[in-house]
Amino acid sequence: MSNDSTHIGQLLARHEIRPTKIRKAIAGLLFDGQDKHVSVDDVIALARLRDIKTSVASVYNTLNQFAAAGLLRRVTVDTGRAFFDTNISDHHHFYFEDEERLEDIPGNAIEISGLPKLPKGRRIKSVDVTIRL
Amino acid sequence: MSNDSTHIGQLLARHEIRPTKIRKAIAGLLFDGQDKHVSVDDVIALARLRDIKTSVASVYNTLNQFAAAGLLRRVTVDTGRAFFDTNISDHHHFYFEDEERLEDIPGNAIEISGLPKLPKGRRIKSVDVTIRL
DNA sequence: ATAGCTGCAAATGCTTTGCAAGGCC
DNA sequence: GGCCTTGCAAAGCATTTGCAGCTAT
Repeated sequence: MSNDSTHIGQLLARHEIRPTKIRKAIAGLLFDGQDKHVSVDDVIALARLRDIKTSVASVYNTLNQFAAAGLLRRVTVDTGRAFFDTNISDHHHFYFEDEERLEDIPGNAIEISGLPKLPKGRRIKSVDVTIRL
Repeated sequence: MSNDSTHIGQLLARHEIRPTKIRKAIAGLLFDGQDKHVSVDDVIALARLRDIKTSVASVYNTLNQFAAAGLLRRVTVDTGRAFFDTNISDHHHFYFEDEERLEDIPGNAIEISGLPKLPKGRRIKSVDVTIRL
């Protein structure tokens, strides 16, 4: 059994991200065992709640790095703001337009069949399904 | 058989949009029988090619009105820029990330099954599938 | 005359970038 | 010491808004 900070350290190490203070702090906010969909502002607010001093730029830097490293998944539902999903397994989303909020679609409920032939020399990077409500 | 401008006039009328000069001009650019995925800049460029004098604000206004009226479908694949699809029938998209370009997935190739139960009191506004390449 | 439309410029919101100061091995 | 990181402020984009002048009825 490992405690939180060990767990976070290993997580960053596994993805070859240097475990700096801010990165560990933000990773600690995000990877607490609960799946989350956060915007940059959400992270700033969370950080403030826990008295983590940081800056807008650093939050952007960190989230972008985490996403590039595959630790977070960037979810695009709207121009204007980006969401980051702490659940990186293959799954899809409900998007509540009036609340500008994402929610995972439970389990592997959705099946997609009849994927078309791809244009030559292309391969699928991802299949994103968003159900707008 | 109706000529182009009649056709455009009827299209706007059917969607209860006042057929002003600019709106007819932009509708003429978009609804020429070819399905298109355009950004605001694309429309401005198209307009310039045909010597249609207009402004950024009017293009935004017009595209937003068309989308609100159901004449265009707004497609979100990326934060940063919006695309408008002239094909409003039920269909899905390939997104070529390196070219920032959309393409319709032919026919009704894709089938989605196992749609999950919706949260209480909600109904589906749309189901958007994007295959990123 | 009146109501609505257009287009300029300014404002807004999110995100990125430049860079100086600071922290860590 | 040297390299990476941090955070401030400024810059960068896409989009929206305020508003004065124009247009068409």
